Amino acid sequence: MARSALPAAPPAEDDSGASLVSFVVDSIVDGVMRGRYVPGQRLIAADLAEDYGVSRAPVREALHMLAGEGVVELVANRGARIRRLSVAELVDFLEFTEAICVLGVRLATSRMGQEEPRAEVIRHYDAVEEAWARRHARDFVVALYQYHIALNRIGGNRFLEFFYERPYIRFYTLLLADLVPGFNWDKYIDNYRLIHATILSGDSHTAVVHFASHIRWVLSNMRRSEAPA
Amino acid sequence: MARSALPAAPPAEDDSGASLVSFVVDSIVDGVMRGRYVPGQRLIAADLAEDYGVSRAPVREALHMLAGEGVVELVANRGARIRRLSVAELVDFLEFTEAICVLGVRLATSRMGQEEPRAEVIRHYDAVEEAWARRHARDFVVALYQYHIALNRIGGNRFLEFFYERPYIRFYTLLLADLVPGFNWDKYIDNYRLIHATILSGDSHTAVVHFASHIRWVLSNMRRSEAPA
DNA sequence: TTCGATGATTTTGTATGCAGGATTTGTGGC
DNA sequence: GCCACAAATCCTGCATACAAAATCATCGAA
Repeated sequence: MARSALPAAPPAEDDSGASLVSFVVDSIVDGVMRGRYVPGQRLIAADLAEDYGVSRAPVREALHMLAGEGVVELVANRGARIRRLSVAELVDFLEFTEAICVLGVRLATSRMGQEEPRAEVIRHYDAVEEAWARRHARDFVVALYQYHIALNRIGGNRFLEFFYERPYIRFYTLLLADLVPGFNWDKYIDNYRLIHATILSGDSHTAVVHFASHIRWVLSNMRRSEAPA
Repeated sequence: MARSALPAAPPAEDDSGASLVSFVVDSIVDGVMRGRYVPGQRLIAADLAEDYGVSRAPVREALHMLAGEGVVELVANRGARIRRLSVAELVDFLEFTEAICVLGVRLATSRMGQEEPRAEVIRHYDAVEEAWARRHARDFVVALYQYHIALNRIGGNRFLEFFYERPYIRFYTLLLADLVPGFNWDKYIDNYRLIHATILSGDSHTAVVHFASHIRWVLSNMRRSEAPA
């Protein structure tokens, strides 16, 4: 599958109102998402400051914010690097998100009787299929992420929505995409077709069962691939 | 129930190795936990800097880290305040943590055959009963929090452990304690006695059912108390 | 009195300087 | 050639300076 890697956005001209810190945070997150910054990569404040045309102060504040988010790890007197996760940690993360997404799936499914939520879910799912048709791994994972975002928003639990949109969730989700090279993606999308259909049917219980079953299948594949690596 | 409110720790003398940023972060989190800083309270960088005997730079970095954690909210050109959550948001949060803790309960219960995990769970539960006996709301909630921390650690999912120890989880959990004044705490502890016994029995499924049932009871009480407020 | 304008004060946001701990580079011994 | 060690460099962490924005206080008019 293909992979995009564009340069980050320009240093911004006159977006007064937004602070430099948030600009730098967004830029770094964007860089991570685009693969410009990879896990374990060291982030040198002075370099970032020059790259983004700001001083080191807002860069340091941005790095601390991202450290709070869990995207960056800070070591005393050794600065910042993009957080690196082992396969084992990603397995744990996936097991964790299963619990989260199950809640989202359950809440959203119970609202499929209403017109607008239903249309929104369908719209987001179409984007998943579209990315799948293009065989673009990153876009596919991002579209699936957006699909779950939509489910969570529709579900109506604000904390769930807040949590799932945090950068480190996006980041870890993306890392999952780069994992398990020989993965059976055909079965993956088939699972989601079933899940999506069940969600639309409004049957919360079955939707959760299908979703949990899918995650368990992914987990078993990841655990298998863990041993050789 | 009683409530503690001690001043924060002294500005530290020679704890070289730990950065001032982490000192300030810990101090603020500690202040939140002790009730020195309350939700909505404005945090003025210069004041904090003076209080803790440091300059504004590490304070600002600490505030950004806490903003990333979700303990503090930053508004452009208006600085930082302790994040304030509505009852509705706390309801959502509790519904969310149910999903998380269910995972922890399930994983930990399946390890109750082993000696050390079992002893640790019992030890942490004893602390819960001890705080209950003292009728100290905050200590009680903190002990319950520590109990769940132990369950999560024993469960073996590192991400779950990592997540549940984040300051904002501690913070929101504490906010729950201040909620619902006329709460039926007797039923609350009774529920936990049952949950704890079931966890020790090693029956994952029943433990999860009891725990979920407890949370649903809490949620229904919170939702009821929501209307008048 | 109440409202709004205006200036003083506070506070934030950013840049910069510098000491000290890492890291790298260079050098000599084995 | 390879490792130990020392010097040079780099980088971080913290303090400080200053401009711009927000807040507050004062005052005058409706």
